[in-house]
Amino acid sequence: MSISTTTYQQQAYDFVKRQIMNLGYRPGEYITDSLVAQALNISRTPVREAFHRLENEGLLINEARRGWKIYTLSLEDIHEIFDLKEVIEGLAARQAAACQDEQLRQALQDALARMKDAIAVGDSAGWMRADFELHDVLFEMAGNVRAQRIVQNLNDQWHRVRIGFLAMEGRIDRSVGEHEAFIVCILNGDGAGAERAMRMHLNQVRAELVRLLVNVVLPFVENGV
Amino acid sequence: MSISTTTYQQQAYDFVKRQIMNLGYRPGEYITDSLVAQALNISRTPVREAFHRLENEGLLINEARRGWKIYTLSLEDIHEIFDLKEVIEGLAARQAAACQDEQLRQALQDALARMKDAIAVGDSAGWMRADFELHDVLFEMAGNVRAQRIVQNLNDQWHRVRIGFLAMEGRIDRSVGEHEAFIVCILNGDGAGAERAMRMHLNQVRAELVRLLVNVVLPFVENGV
DNA sequence: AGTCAATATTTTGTATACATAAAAGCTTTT
DNA sequence: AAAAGCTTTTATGTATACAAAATATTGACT
Repeated sequence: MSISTTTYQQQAYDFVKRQIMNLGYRPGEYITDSLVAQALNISRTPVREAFHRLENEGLLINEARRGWKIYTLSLEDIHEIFDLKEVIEGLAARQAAACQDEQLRQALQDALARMKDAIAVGDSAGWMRADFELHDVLFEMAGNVRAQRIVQNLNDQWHRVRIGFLAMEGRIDRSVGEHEAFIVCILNGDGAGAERAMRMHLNQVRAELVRLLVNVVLPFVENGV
Repeated sequence: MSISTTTYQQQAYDFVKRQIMNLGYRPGEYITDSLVAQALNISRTPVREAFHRLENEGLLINEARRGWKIYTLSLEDIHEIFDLKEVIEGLAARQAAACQDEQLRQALQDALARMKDAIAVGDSAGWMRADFELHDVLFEMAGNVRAQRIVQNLNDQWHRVRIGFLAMEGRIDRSVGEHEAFIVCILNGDGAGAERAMRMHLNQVRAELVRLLVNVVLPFVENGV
């Protein structure tokens, strides 16, 4: 068995996580280690190790002696997630405003510029890439790896609905102003303003997301997504 | 092989976590799945599954093809942890103030009373139990299970120094007032006040903890705890 | 004695084997 | 035809086996 740069355990983890996030595995569905192992042409052992990690991240649920279930998100979960995002990303924005690293400050501006460019040409995939990078840079400026990991995990949890969310009429266009608001504060060293702007931005996202779920998505499924 | 109520995987997880938290396994030390398996009289498979969970929680680090290392906490880690605790527990306190459940409100008061009783008789173990319960009730009132899980994990990470911390001259006595402050706000339905009091409390804890680490603990170890 | 090379040992990562429990399928009975 | 009981199958949880890589140990040589 060849030892590659990444372990099979890691490959299984990435694969299953991706499947969950892209709805390849649907909420409420049961998956088995044997099937995943078969799909990846590996044994059950590394797959099971990956399952246990994903359970710890809240993407899978292990029902004793029954199997592994894809977690189903409720509306309350969305509120929990955004309550936490609001305070944690607010903190990160405030901390980022204290960052003096010129390279990172430049990278933040660059990411914003790329977001605007992507919108100008209607490239939503490019916009999403820029958005990811912008948030990465922000957390690096804040210098808080735990906050980054936690928010990453929270985002993984609602990623399923993100695609549909971004497709909402005008959502991306509106978001530019919100992003610009906290970025300006960060670059001006205005921590309190950055925190406030970030929280407003996330509340905007939450409000529109909840509207989408309540009106469009949830009516067509049983208990959640 | 008898199937007990808890799986061997869970037993291994609990065991290793406990060892790390109580310094049975020291920061920086390497542990092997075989040794843990031997100690628990089980095979390596469930132990490895537990290791992967603990890595995800930040208590273990897997160094590729080298082994599993007990994470070493730095002073920056302590600040990261308390930055996050401050905003997340602040949020929880604010949300708890909106709770109307009379049973939970009573349970909160009871826990505070038990804390005071424990202090009166100098029972520090009893105080710690009451403290745990108080925070459990608070999160239940807040109704935010993700926040509870995250804070639980953050607390697990610095638990190693908690014992020494509580032994600090007068720390427990001072903490009563701090606890009482946010509890009164919560019971009065004053969310903003509860959040403020909680953050002040945690900043107090952080300040004293950092003082302890900088002056007493860190001078005697290499890079962290 | 000290250094380097070669061998032995340990440990990690993965595969396979197996027992038990749950689920599915098949009789048999009413 | 529906229900109850038995059998077969599947899947989970764990143990064991094995190959590759890293570490430790031995021994030769200077």
